[in-house]
Amino acid sequence: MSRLPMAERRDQLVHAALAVAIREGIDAATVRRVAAEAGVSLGVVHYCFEDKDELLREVGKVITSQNVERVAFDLPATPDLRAALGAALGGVWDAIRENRGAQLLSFELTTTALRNPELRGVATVQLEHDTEVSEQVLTQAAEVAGTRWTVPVRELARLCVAAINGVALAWLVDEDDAAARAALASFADHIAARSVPAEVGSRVSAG
Amino acid sequence: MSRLPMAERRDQLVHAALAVAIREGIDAATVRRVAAEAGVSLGVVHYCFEDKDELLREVGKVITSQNVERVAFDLPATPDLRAALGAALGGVWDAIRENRGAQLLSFELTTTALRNPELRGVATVQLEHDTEVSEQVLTQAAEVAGTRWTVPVRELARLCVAAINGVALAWLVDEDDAAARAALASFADHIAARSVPAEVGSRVSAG
DNA sequence: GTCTATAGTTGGATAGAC
DNA sequence: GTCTATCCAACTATAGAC
Repeated sequence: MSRLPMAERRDQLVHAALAVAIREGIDAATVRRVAAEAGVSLGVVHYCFEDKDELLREVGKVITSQNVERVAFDLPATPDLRAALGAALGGVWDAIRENRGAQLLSFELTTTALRNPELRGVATVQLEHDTEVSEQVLTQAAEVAGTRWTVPVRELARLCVAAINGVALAWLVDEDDAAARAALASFADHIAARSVPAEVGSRVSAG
Repeated sequence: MSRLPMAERRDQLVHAALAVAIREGIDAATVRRVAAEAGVSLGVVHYCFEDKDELLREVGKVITSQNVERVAFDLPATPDLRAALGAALGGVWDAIRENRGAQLLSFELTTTALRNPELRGVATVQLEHDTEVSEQVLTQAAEVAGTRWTVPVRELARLCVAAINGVALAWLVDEDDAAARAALASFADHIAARSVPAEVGSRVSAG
């Protein structure tokens, strides 16, 4: 249609690819279907992207950043650490629940990336990003609650990511929302138990 | 080649499909590649299976039953529940570690099944099977340790499955074995904490 | 920058000889 | 039961007109 600058055209195509992939799976996101979704011809996609893998790499970036944005840092400023974690995980869960296709696509992208060297980075970046965000949330929650973690925050962040992914995968299969929430709440307890009240004074004041 | 009865031929083809899929991913397991792997011609596969989906359904069954067999119930007969769970998870983890391709294929099968109504059952059965086995192991461990679970075993089994899947997915991406083991050990603590000594007397003997 | 047309592969499925 | 030959659909990618 209209003549757009390359950057905008790429953005449009990436979002078209994302829409198709969320709706019908990553295998359905062919160059042809993406072109059709965006309302452009096949040649345009090949003009804007080196090849299909480059397009998928961009889709991976968008999915990853959306995962991060969804957490939205609406962490309640409560001194009750368990409540704060529960609320944070609840927020994450609501986002997953309302974006089933995106969550499934996220897993599809990971497995695809693990088989395709050209896409390997997509899986790595996604995991790293998720872990990083979890770490920030955990750190922030501890600060607000006046506690400190008894094991490295990084390890706890990994636990959170694994728990969320594991619960999400099961939920995609059995659609048991109540069980998913219960599982996340249980994991939240586990994480919260790895904290103790922070020493509010200086390090040498204990006695 | 030789003229095999249908059942054996099917078995041979399913295992050929499994080999290809483990090695190169589910998308590589085309009817043609499977036929080549088994050393038969294209027509034979179509003669033995209704269509590709039926072949993949059989692959799903085999993968699922292998997951179960791998646990092997080598649960140590120790009264230390935490140690028993740690050993069980350790065993599961060794199996996953030594079968990276199979673990990845397991996830690929799940996502594929979630997009394809013809394969939907593969995902359901796999999750159900895993949960069932976890439940049996947890029950058995509690018996040996002389404890009882304070929450429904079914819920704990779901936690185990989610934890294992989440940890396995992360490991497939970052290959950090030590972190994976640490995460599983942490989750084992969490599960073990959901137990209390069983009342050895009758139900009415409590004071 | 966008389009049509087409080359070149690959895949699922079937027909029919043996 | 097994094979070869073939059909047809869909895909990635490119060439070249506009």
